[in-house]
Amino acid sequence: MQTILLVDDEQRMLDLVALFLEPHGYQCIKVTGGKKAIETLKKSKIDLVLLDVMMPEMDGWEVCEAIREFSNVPIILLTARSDKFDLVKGLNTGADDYVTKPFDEGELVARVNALLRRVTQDTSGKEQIQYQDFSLNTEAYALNYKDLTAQLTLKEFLIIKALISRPAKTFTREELIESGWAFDTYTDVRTVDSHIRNLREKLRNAGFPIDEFLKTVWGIGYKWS
Amino acid sequence: MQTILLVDDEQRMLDLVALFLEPHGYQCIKVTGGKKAIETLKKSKIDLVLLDVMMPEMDGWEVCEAIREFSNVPIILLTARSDKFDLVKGLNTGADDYVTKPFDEGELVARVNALLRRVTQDTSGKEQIQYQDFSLNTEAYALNYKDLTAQLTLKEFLIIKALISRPAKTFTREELIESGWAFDTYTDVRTVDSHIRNLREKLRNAGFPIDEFLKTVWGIGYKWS
DNA sequence: TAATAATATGATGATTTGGTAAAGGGGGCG
DNA sequence: CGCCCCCTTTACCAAATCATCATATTATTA
Repeated sequence: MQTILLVDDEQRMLDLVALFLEPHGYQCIKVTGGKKAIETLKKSKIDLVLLDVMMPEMDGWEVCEAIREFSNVPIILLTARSDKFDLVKGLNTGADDYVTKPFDEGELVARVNALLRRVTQDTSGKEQIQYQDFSLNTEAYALNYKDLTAQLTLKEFLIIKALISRPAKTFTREELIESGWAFDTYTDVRTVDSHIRNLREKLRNAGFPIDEFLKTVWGIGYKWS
Repeated sequence: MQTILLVDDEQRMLDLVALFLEPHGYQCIKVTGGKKAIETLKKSKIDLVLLDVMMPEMDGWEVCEAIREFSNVPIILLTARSDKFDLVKGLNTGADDYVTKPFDEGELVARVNALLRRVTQDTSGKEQIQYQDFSLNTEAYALNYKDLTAQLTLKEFLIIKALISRPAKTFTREELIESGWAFDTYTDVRTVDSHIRNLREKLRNAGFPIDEFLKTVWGIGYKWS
Protein backbone atom coordinates (compact mmCIF):
# COMPACT_ATOMS: atom_id res chain seq x y z
CA MET A 1 0.00 0.00 0.00
CA GLN A 2 1.48 3.31 -1.08
CA THR A 3 0.77 6.60 0.64
CA ILE A 4 0.07 9.85 -1.16
CA LEU A 5 0.20 13.23 0.53
CA LEU A 6 -2.46 15.64 -0.75
CA VAL A 7 -1.78 19.33 -0.24
CA ASP A 8 -4.40 21.98 -0.92
CA ASP A 9 -6.08 24.85 0.90
CA GLU A 10 -9.57 23.77 -0.08
CA GLN A 11 -11.05 20.89 1.84
CA ARG A 12 -13.41 20.07 -1.04
CA MET A 13 -10.56 19.53 -3.42
CA LEU A 14 -8.73 17.32 -0.94
CA ASP A 15 -11.81 15.17 -0.52
CA LEU A 16 -12.37 14.94 -4.26
CA VAL A 17 -8.83 13.87 -5.03
CA ALA A 18 -8.84 11.31 -2.23
CA LEU A 19 -12.11 9.97 -3.61
CA PHE A 20 -10.37 9.46 -6.94
CA LEU A 21 -7.25 7.81 -5.60
CA GLU A 22 -8.41 5.62 -2.74
CA PRO A 23 -10.36 3.14 -4.89
CA HIS A 24 -7.11 2.47 -6.74
CA GLY A 25 -5.33 1.25 -3.67
CA TYR A 26 -3.62 4.42 -2.49
CA GLN A 27 -3.77 5.63 1.06
CA CYS A 28 -4.27 9.41 1.18
CA ILE A 29 -3.18 11.89 3.81
CA LYS A 30 -4.86 15.28 3.42
CA VAL A 31 -3.26 18.46 4.68
CA THR A 32 -4.02 22.15 4.16
CA GLY A 33 -1.00 24.34 3.61
CA GLY A 34 2.66 23.95 2.90
CA LYS A 35 3.95 23.96 6.46
CA LYS A 36 1.78 21.04 7.44
CA ALA A 37 2.85 19.24 4.30
CA ILE A 38 6.50 19.54 5.23
CA GLU A 39 5.81 18.45 8.79
CA THR A 40 3.98 15.39 7.56
CA LEU A 41 6.71 14.53 5.11
CA LYS A 42 9.29 14.66 7.86
CA LYS A 43 7.50 12.29 10.14
CA SER A 44 5.70 9.87 7.85
CA LYS A 45 6.64 7.61 4.99
CA ILE A 46 5.20 9.26 1.88
CA ASP A 47 5.52 7.77 -1.60
CA LEU A 48 4.24 10.71 -3.62
CA VAL A 49 3.05 14.30 -3.12
CA LEU A 50 0.15 15.93 -4.94
CA LEU A 51 0.54 19.66 -4.52
CA ASP A 52 -1.80 22.48 -5.47
CA VAL A 53 0.03 25.47 -6.89
CA MET A 54 -2.49 28.08 -5.80
CA MET A 55 -2.36 28.35 -2.03
CA PRO A 56 -2.25 31.28 0.39
CA GLU A 57 0.91 31.77 2.46
CA MET A 58 3.25 29.28 0.77
CA ASP A 59 2.48 28.65 -2.86
CA GLY A 60 3.15 25.42 -4.68
CA TRP A 61 6.65 25.95 -5.89
CA GLU A 62 7.83 27.41 -2.61
CA VAL A 63 6.67 24.20 -0.99
CA CYS A 64 8.29 22.27 -3.79
CA GLU A 65 11.66 23.87 -3.20
CA ALA A 66 11.35 23.41 0.55
CA ILE A 67 10.65 19.71 0.09
CA ARG A 68 13.62 19.32 -2.22
CA GLU A 69 15.82 20.58 0.61
CA PHE A 70 15.49 17.27 2.38
CA SER A 71 13.72 14.77 0.16
CA ASN A 72 13.48 13.57 -3.42
CA VAL A 73 9.96 12.23 -3.04
CA PRO A 74 8.04 12.36 -6.35
CA ILE A 75 5.92 15.51 -6.67
CA ILE A 76 2.97 16.22 -8.97
CA LEU A 77 1.67 19.77 -9.20
CA LEU A 78 -1.99 20.70 -9.60
CA THR A 79 -2.83 23.93 -11.39
CA ALA A 80 -5.43 25.80 -13.39
CA ARG A 81 -5.32 25.18 -17.11
CA SER A 82 -4.34 28.71 -18.04
CA ASP A 83 -1.21 28.93 -15.90
CA LYS A 84 1.35 28.09 -18.53
CA PHE A 85 3.97 30.08 -16.69
CA ASP A 86 3.37 28.13 -13.52
CA LEU A 87 3.89 24.94 -15.43
CA VAL A 88 7.33 25.81 -16.65
CA LYS A 89 8.37 27.28 -13.32
CA GLY A 90 7.05 24.32 -11.40
CA LEU A 91 8.78 21.72 -13.47
CA ASN A 92 12.00 23.65 -13.21
CA THR A 93 11.92 23.90 -9.41
CA GLY A 94 11.96 20.20 -8.85
CA ALA A 95 8.48 18.89 -9.50
CA ASP A 96 8.23 15.69 -11.51
CA ASP A 97 4.88 16.11 -13.22
CA TYR A 98 1.95 18.36 -13.66
CA VAL A 99 -1.83 17.98 -13.88
CA THR A 100 -4.14 20.77 -14.96
CA LYS A 101 -7.54 21.44 -13.41
CA PRO A 102 -10.17 20.40 -14.18
CA PHE A 103 -9.01 16.81 -14.45
CA ASP A 104 -10.89 13.58 -14.40
CA GLU A 105 -10.27 10.49 -12.35
CA GLY A 106 -8.66 8.57 -15.19
CA GLU A 107 -6.12 11.23 -15.96
CA LEU A 108 -5.10 11.73 -12.35
CA VAL A 109 -4.75 8.05 -11.59
CA ALA A 110 -2.86 7.45 -14.80
CA ARG A 111 -0.33 10.12 -13.95
CA VAL A 112 0.14 8.90 -10.42
CA ASN A 113 0.60 5.35 -11.66
CA ALA A 114 3.04 6.43 -14.35
CA LEU A 115 5.20 8.44 -11.98
CA LEU A 116 5.30 5.80 -9.27
CA ARG A 117 6.13 3.21 -11.89
CA ARG A 118 9.12 5.27 -12.92
CA VAL A 119 10.43 6.05 -9.50
CA THR A 120 10.25 2.78 -7.53
CA GLN A 121 11.74 4.24 -4.40
CA ASP A 122 13.74 1.97 -2.21
CA THR A 123 12.30 2.46 1.25
CA SER A 124 12.90 -1.03 2.48
CA GLY A 125 14.37 -1.56 5.88
CA LYS A 126 13.78 2.03 6.87
CA GLU A 127 12.85 2.31 10.51
CA GLN A 128 10.28 4.87 11.50
CA ILE A 129 10.38 5.88 15.14
CA GLN A 130 7.92 8.56 16.10
CA TYR A 131 5.84 9.99 18.89
CA GLN A 132 3.13 12.50 18.11
CA ASP A 133 4.81 15.35 16.23
CA PHE A 134 8.28 14.03 16.98
CA SER A 135 10.01 11.63 14.67
CA LEU A 136 13.46 10.21 14.66
CA ASN A 137 15.26 10.03 11.35
CA THR A 138 17.37 6.93 11.81
CA GLU A 139 19.19 7.56 8.56
CA ALA A 140 20.19 11.13 9.21
CA TYR A 141 20.60 10.73 12.97
CA ALA A 142 18.33 13.72 13.41
CA LEU A 143 15.22 14.53 15.41
CA ASN A 144 12.27 16.21 13.74
CA TYR A 145 9.42 18.11 15.37
CA LYS A 146 6.84 19.59 13.02
CA ASP A 147 9.01 21.52 10.57
CA LEU A 148 12.07 21.68 12.84
CA THR A 149 15.12 19.48 12.54
CA ALA A 150 18.01 18.98 14.94
CA GLN A 151 21.16 17.08 14.15
CA LEU A 152 22.11 14.80 17.06
CA THR A 153 25.40 13.33 18.14
CA LEU A 154 25.65 9.57 18.33
CA LYS A 155 25.10 9.28 22.07
CA GLU A 156 22.28 11.82 22.03
CA PHE A 157 20.65 9.85 19.27
CA LEU A 158 20.96 6.57 21.13
CA ILE A 159 19.42 8.00 24.28
CA ILE A 160 16.50 9.64 22.49
CA LYS A 161 15.94 6.50 20.48
CA ALA A 162 15.68 4.37 23.60
CA LEU A 163 13.29 6.80 25.26
CA ILE A 164 10.96 7.43 22.31
CA SER A 165 10.85 3.75 21.39
CA ARG A 166 9.14 3.04 24.70
CA PRO A 167 7.13 6.09 25.71
CA ALA A 168 6.18 6.36 29.37
CA LYS A 169 8.75 3.79 30.43
CA THR A 170 11.22 5.20 32.89
CA PHE A 171 14.79 4.24 32.07
CA THR A 172 17.43 4.14 34.74
CA ARG A 173 20.77 5.61 33.78
CA GLU A 174 22.23 2.12 33.72
CA GLU A 175 19.57 0.99 31.27
CA LEU A 176 20.21 3.93 28.98
CA ILE A 177 23.91 3.26 28.96
CA GLU A 178 23.49 -0.43 28.31
CA SER A 179 20.83 0.04 25.66
CA GLY A 180 23.03 2.34 23.67
CA TRP A 181 26.72 1.87 24.14
CA ALA A 182 29.34 0.63 26.52
CA PHE A 183 28.62 -3.06 26.35
CA ASP A 184 32.15 -3.55 27.44
CA THR A 185 33.60 -0.39 28.89
CA TYR A 186 32.53 1.14 32.13
CA THR A 187 31.09 4.62 32.08
CA ASP A 188 29.91 6.65 35.02
CA VAL A 189 26.12 6.80 35.24
CA ARG A 190 26.31 10.54 35.76
CA THR A 191 27.50 10.84 32.18
CA VAL A 192 23.91 10.29 31.14
CA ASP A 193 23.01 13.47 33.00
CA SER A 194 25.43 15.37 30.85
CA HIS A 195 23.98 14.02 27.64
CA ILE A 196 20.48 14.77 28.82
CA ARG A 197 21.61 18.25 29.65
CA ASN A 198 23.17 18.74 26.23
CA LEU A 199 20.07 17.37 24.55
CA ARG A 200 17.77 19.67 26.47
CA GLU A 201 19.88 22.70 25.68
CA LYS A 202 20.30 21.85 22.01
CA LEU A 203 16.64 21.14 21.47
CA ARG A 204 15.42 24.04 23.55
CA ASN A 205 17.57 26.40 21.51
CA ALA A 206 16.23 24.87 18.32
CA GLY A 207 12.67 25.62 19.42
CA PHE A 208 11.57 22.15 20.45
CA PRO A 209 9.10 21.97 23.38
CA ILE A 210 11.40 19.37 24.82
CA ASP A 211 10.66 20.03 28.49
CA GLU A 212 7.10 18.84 27.98
CA PHE A 213 8.27 15.47 26.78
CA LEU A 214 11.68 14.56 28.13
CA LYS A 215 11.11 14.23 31.84
CA THR A 216 13.12 13.47 34.92
CA VAL A 217 11.73 10.81 37.23
CA TRP A 218 13.11 11.61 40.60
CA GLY A 219 15.17 8.90 42.17
CA ILE A 220 14.91 6.61 39.13
CA GLY A 221 15.93 8.10 35.82
CA TYR A 222 14.32 9.60 32.70
CA LYS A 223 11.31 9.00 30.53
CA TRP A 224 9.52 10.26 27.45
CA SER A 225 5.86 11.18 27.75
CA MET B 1 23.27 15.87 -27.04
CA GLN B 2 20.02 13.97 -26.69
CA THR B 3 17.98 12.70 -29.58
CA ILE B 4 14.21 12.94 -29.81
CA LEU B 5 12.13 10.97 -32.27
CA LEU B 6 9.16 12.92 -33.63
CA VAL B 7 6.30 10.83 -35.02
CA ASP B 8 3.43 12.42 -36.89
CA ASP B 9 1.69 12.11 -40.24
CA GLU B 10 1.76 15.80 -40.96
CA GLN B 11 5.05 17.22 -42.15
CA ARG B 12 4.10 20.70 -40.94
CA MET B 13 3.67 19.50 -37.37
CA LEU B 14 7.01 17.70 -37.47
CA ASP B 15 8.76 20.84 -38.62
CA LEU B 16 7.05 22.97 -35.99
CA VAL B 17 7.98 20.69 -33.12
CA ALA B 18 11.56 20.39 -34.30
CA LEU B 19 11.69 24.17 -34.50
CA PHE B 20 10.70 24.30 -30.84
CA LEU B 21 13.11 21.68 -29.58
CA GLU B 22 16.28 22.17 -31.56
CA PRO B 23 17.17 25.56 -30.04
CA HIS B 24 17.17 23.83 -26.66
CA GLY B 25 19.89 21.42 -27.58
CA TYR B 26 17.89 18.44 -28.75
CA GLN B 27 18.55 16.63 -31.97
CA CYS B 28 15.32 15.74 -33.74
CA ILE B 29 14.58 12.85 -36.07
CA LYS B 30 11.29 13.24 -37.93
CA VAL B 31 9.33 10.28 -39.20
CA THR B 32 5.82 9.90 -40.60
CA GLY B 33 3.93 6.88 -39.36
CA GLY B 34 4.29 4.23 -36.72
CA LYS B 35 6.12 1.61 -38.73
CA LYS B 36 8.96 3.94 -39.57
CA ALA B 37 9.07 5.05 -35.95
CA ILE B 38 9.61 1.51 -34.76
CA GLU B 39 12.26 0.86 -37.37
CA THR B 40 14.12 4.00 -36.35
CA LEU B 41 13.91 3.13 -32.67
CA LYS B 42 15.40 -0.26 -33.30
CA LYS B 43 18.41 1.00 -35.15
CA SER B 44 19.15 4.37 -33.57
CA LYS B 45 19.84 5.68 -30.12
CA ILE B 46 16.72 7.57 -29.11
CA ASP B 47 16.33 9.31 -25.78
CA LEU B 48 12.66 10.24 -26.02
CA VAL B 49 9.70 9.78 -28.38
CA LEU B 50 7.11 12.44 -29.18
CA LEU B 51 4.13 10.64 -30.65
CA ASP B 52 1.00 12.05 -32.22
CA VAL B 53 -2.12 10.12 -31.30
CA MET B 54 -4.07 10.87 -34.44
CA MET B 55 -2.43 9.05 -37.32
CA PRO B 56 -3.75 6.90 -40.15
CA GLU B 57 -2.82 3.21 -40.25
CA MET B 58 -1.30 2.82 -36.78
CA ASP B 59 -2.64 5.24 -34.21
CA GLY B 60 -0.69 6.56 -31.25
CA TRP B 61 -1.35 3.92 -28.68
CA GLU B 62 -0.90 1.08 -31.08
CA VAL B 63 2.55 2.48 -31.73
CA CYS B 64 2.99 2.95 -28.01
CA GLU B 65 2.21 -0.67 -27.27
CA ALA B 66 4.42 -1.83 -30.09
CA ILE B 67 7.33 0.19 -28.73
CA ARG B 68 6.80 -1.17 -25.23
CA GLU B 69 7.28 -4.66 -26.66
CA PHE B 70 10.98 -4.02 -26.95
CA SER B 71 11.86 -0.71 -25.27
CA ASN B 72 11.07 1.45 -22.27
CA VAL B 73 12.17 4.67 -23.93
CA PRO B 74 10.27 7.66 -22.52
CA ILE B 75 7.20 8.50 -24.60
CA ILE B 76 5.19 11.71 -24.71
CA LEU B 77 1.86 11.70 -26.54
CA LEU B 78 0.56 14.61 -28.55
CA THR B 79 -3.20 14.83 -28.49
CA ALA B 80 -6.09 17.15 -29.20
CA ARG B 81 -7.44 18.76 -26.07
CA SER B 82 -10.82 17.05 -26.29
CA ASP B 83 -9.46 13.52 -26.43
CA LYS B 84 -9.63 12.71 -22.74
CA PHE B 85 -10.33 9.08 -23.39
CA ASP B 86 -7.34 8.79 -25.65
CA LEU B 87 -5.19 10.34 -22.98
CA VAL B 88 -6.05 7.85 -20.27
CA LYS B 89 -5.74 4.98 -22.65
CA GLY B 90 -2.38 6.24 -23.78
CA LEU B 91 -0.95 6.67 -20.33
CA ASN B 92 -2.13 3.23 -19.37
CA THR B 93 -0.58 1.58 -22.38
CA GLY B 94 2.89 2.70 -21.45
CA ALA B 95 3.22 6.37 -22.34
CA ASP B 96 4.86 8.58 -19.74
CA ASP B 97 3.30 11.91 -20.45
CA TYR B 98 1.13 13.80 -22.87
CA VAL B 99 0.83 17.30 -24.30
CA THR B 100 -2.41 18.72 -25.64
CA LYS B 101 -2.60 20.63 -28.88
CA PRO B 102 -2.33 23.49 -29.32
CA PHE B 103 0.77 23.88 -27.18
CA ASP B 104 3.42 26.53 -26.97
CA GLU B 105 7.16 26.18 -26.99
CA GLY B 106 7.56 26.65 -23.22
CA GLU B 107 5.17 23.90 -22.29
CA LEU B 108 6.60 21.40 -24.74
CA VAL B 109 10.20 22.02 -23.76
CA ALA B 110 9.37 21.94 -20.06
CA ARG B 111 7.68 18.57 -20.40
CA VAL B 112 10.50 17.14 -22.44
CA ASN B 113 13.05 18.43 -19.94
CA ALA B 114 11.10 17.13 -16.98
CA LEU B 115 10.62 13.68 -18.40
CA LEU B 116 14.22 13.33 -19.43
CA ARG B 117 15.29 14.57 -16.04
CA ARG B 118 13.28 12.06 -14.06
CA VAL B 119 13.89 9.10 -16.28
CA THR B 120 16.36 6.98 -14.41
CA GLN B 121 17.44 4.97 -17.38
CA ASP B 122 18.07 6.26 -20.82
CA THR B 123 18.42 4.07 -23.84
CA SER B 124 22.05 3.30 -23.15
CA GLY B 125 21.33 2.17 -19.61
CA LYS B 126 22.97 5.15 -17.96
CA GLU B 127 21.51 6.63 -14.83
CA GLN B 128 20.51 10.24 -14.33
CA ILE B 129 21.32 11.36 -10.81
CA GLN B 130 20.51 14.83 -9.60
CA TYR B 131 19.72 16.95 -6.61
CA GLN B 132 18.37 20.45 -7.07
CA ASP B 133 20.87 22.28 -9.25
CA PHE B 134 23.42 19.49 -8.98
CA SER B 135 23.52 16.70 -11.49
CA LEU B 136 25.93 13.88 -12.06
CA ASN B 137 27.04 13.13 -15.55
CA THR B 138 27.51 9.39 -15.37
CA GLU B 139 29.05 9.25 -18.81
CA ALA B 140 31.63 11.96 -18.26
CA TYR B 141 32.14 11.22 -14.56
CA ALA B 142 31.60 14.88 -13.88
CA LEU B 143 29.49 16.88 -11.47
CA ASN B 144 27.43 19.81 -12.72
CA TYR B 145 26.03 22.70 -10.75
CA LYS B 146 24.11 25.28 -12.76
CA ASP B 147 26.59 26.18 -15.47
CA LEU B 148 29.64 24.84 -13.62
CA THR B 149 31.29 21.52 -14.29
CA ALA B 150 33.92 19.62 -12.36
CA GLN B 151 35.71 16.55 -13.59
CA LEU B 152 35.83 13.87 -10.91
CA THR B 153 38.11 10.94 -10.41
CA LEU B 154 36.53 7.51 -10.22
CA LYS B 155 36.48 7.26 -6.45
CA GLU B 156 35.26 10.81 -6.05
CA PHE B 157 32.48 10.04 -8.47
CA LEU B 158 31.47 6.87 -6.64
CA ILE B 159 31.29 8.66 -3.31
CA ILE B 160 29.25 11.57 -4.62
CA LYS B 161 26.98 9.19 -6.46
CA ALA B 162 26.19 7.23 -3.32
CA LEU B 163 25.53 10.38 -1.33
CA ILE B 164 23.36 12.20 -3.87
CA SER B 165 21.37 9.09 -4.68
CA ARG B 166 20.04 9.08 -1.14
CA PRO B 167 19.83 12.63 0.15
CA ALA B 168 19.72 13.06 3.94
CA LYS B 169 20.96 9.54 4.59
CA THR B 170 24.16 9.44 6.58
CA PHE B 171 26.67 6.99 5.14
CA THR B 172 29.35 5.47 7.28
CA ARG B 173 32.77 5.26 5.70
CA GLU B 174 32.36 1.52 5.43
CA GLU B 175 29.10 1.95 3.54
CA LEU B 176 30.69 4.39 1.13
CA ILE B 177 33.56 2.03 0.47
CA GLU B 178 31.31 -0.95 0.00
CA SER B 179 28.81 0.88 -2.15
CA GLY B 180 31.50 1.99 -4.52
CA TRP B 181 34.53 -0.21 -4.66
CA ALA B 182 36.52 -2.73 -2.71
CA PHE B 183 34.02 -5.53 -2.59
CA ASP B 184 36.96 -7.77 -2.10
CA THR B 185 40.04 -5.85 -1.10
CA TYR B 186 40.47 -4.17 2.23
CA THR B 187 40.85 -0.42 2.28
CA ASP B 188 41.34 1.74 5.33
CA VAL B 189 38.21 3.70 6.19
CA ARG B 190 40.22 6.86 6.50
CA THR B 191 40.84 6.74 2.77
CA VAL B 192 37.30 8.07 2.44
CA ASP B 193 38.38 11.15 4.39
CA SER B 194 41.05 11.83 1.84
CA HIS B 195 38.62 11.60 -1.03
CA ILE B 196 36.15 13.83 0.78
CA ARG B 197 38.91 16.32 1.34
CA ASN B 198 39.92 16.27 -2.30
CA LEU B 199 36.32 16.61 -3.36
CA ARG B 200 35.72 19.58 -1.11
CA GLU B 201 38.84 21.33 -2.25
CA LYS B 202 38.25 20.64 -5.92
CA LEU B 203 34.64 21.72 -5.84
CA ARG B 204 35.24 24.74 -3.64
CA ASN B 205 37.90 25.95 -6.03
CA ALA B 206 35.54 25.41 -8.93
CA GLY B 207 32.94 27.65 -7.31
CA PHE B 208 30.50 24.99 -6.09
CA PRO B 209 28.66 25.79 -2.82
CA ILE B 210 29.71 22.36 -1.69
CA ASP B 211 29.93 23.07 2.03
CA GLU B 212 26.19 23.69 2.15
CA PHE B 213 25.45 20.23 0.84
CA LEU B 214 28.22 17.78 1.65
CA LYS B 215 28.15 17.50 5.40
CA THR B 216 30.03 15.66 8.10
CA VAL B 217 27.96 13.83 10.70
CA TRP B 218 30.23 13.56 13.68
CA GLY B 219 30.89 10.08 14.91
CA ILE B 220 29.00 8.50 12.02
CA GLY B 221 30.02 9.58 8.55
CA TYR B 222 28.94 11.89 5.74
CA LYS B 223 25.67 12.93 4.19
CA TRP B 224 24.23 15.07 1.41
CA SER B 225 21.43 17.48 2.32
C1' DT C 1 11.01 24.96 57.49
C1' DA C 2 15.23 22.65 57.81
C1' DA C 3 17.67 18.69 56.59
C1' DT C 4 18.58 15.54 53.12
C1' DA C 5 18.89 13.39 48.79
C1' DA C 6 18.87 13.68 43.92
C1' DT C 7 19.27 16.24 39.83
C1' DA C 8 20.72 20.37 37.03
C1' DT C 9 24.30 23.06 35.76
C1' DG C 10 28.87 24.65 34.77
C1' DA C 11 33.57 23.88 34.09
C1' DT C 12 37.37 21.16 32.73
C1' DG C 13 40.29 17.60 31.12
C1' DA C 14 40.41 13.36 28.43
C1' DT C 15 39.24 11.02 24.51
C1' DT C 16 37.58 10.33 20.19
C1' DT C 17 37.09 11.77 15.69
C1' DG C 18 37.78 14.56 11.61
C1' DG C 19 40.70 17.72 8.75
C1' DT C 20 44.88 18.42 6.52
C1' DA C 21 49.27 17.71 4.54
C1' DA C 22 52.67 14.86 2.84
C1' DA C 23 54.67 10.82 0.92
C1' DG C 24 54.89 6.24 -1.24
C1' DG C 25 52.97 2.70 -4.36
C1' DG C 26 51.23 1.39 -8.65
C1' DG C 27 49.19 1.63 -13.13
C1' DG C 28 48.57 3.94 -17.55
C1' DC C 29 50.59 6.19 -21.28
C1' DG C 30 53.72 8.53 -24.10
C1' DC D 1 61.82 3.75 -19.14
C1' DG D 2 60.09 7.79 -16.81
C1' DC D 3 56.43 10.82 -15.92
C1' DC D 4 52.03 11.84 -14.10
C1' DC D 5 47.91 11.04 -11.78
C1' DC D 6 45.13 8.52 -8.68
C1' DC D 7 44.68 5.89 -4.70
C1' DT D 8 46.05 4.75 -0.26
C1' DT D 9 48.27 5.21 3.93
C1' DT D 10 50.35 7.62 7.72
C1' DA D 11 51.16 11.27 10.95
C1' DC D 12 49.98 15.34 13.21
C1' DC D 13 46.91 18.92 14.63
C1' DA D 14 42.35 20.86 15.47
C1' DA D 15 37.72 20.30 16.71
C1' DA D 16 33.86 18.01 18.67
C1' DT D 17 32.29 14.95 21.75
C1' DC D 18 32.36 12.49 25.93
C1' DA D 19 33.28 11.68 30.83
C1' DT D 20 34.13 13.39 35.23
C1' DC D 21 33.92 16.34 39.04
C1' DA D 22 32.50 20.37 41.82
C1' DT D 23 28.87 23.32 42.82
C1' DA D 24 24.12 25.13 42.56
C1' DT D 25 19.49 24.14 42.49
C1' DT D 26 15.42 21.61 43.22
C1' DA D 27 12.49 18.08 45.15
C1' DT D 28 11.35 15.19 49.05
C1' DT D 29 10.56 14.17 53.70
C1' DA D 30 10.56 14.66 58.54
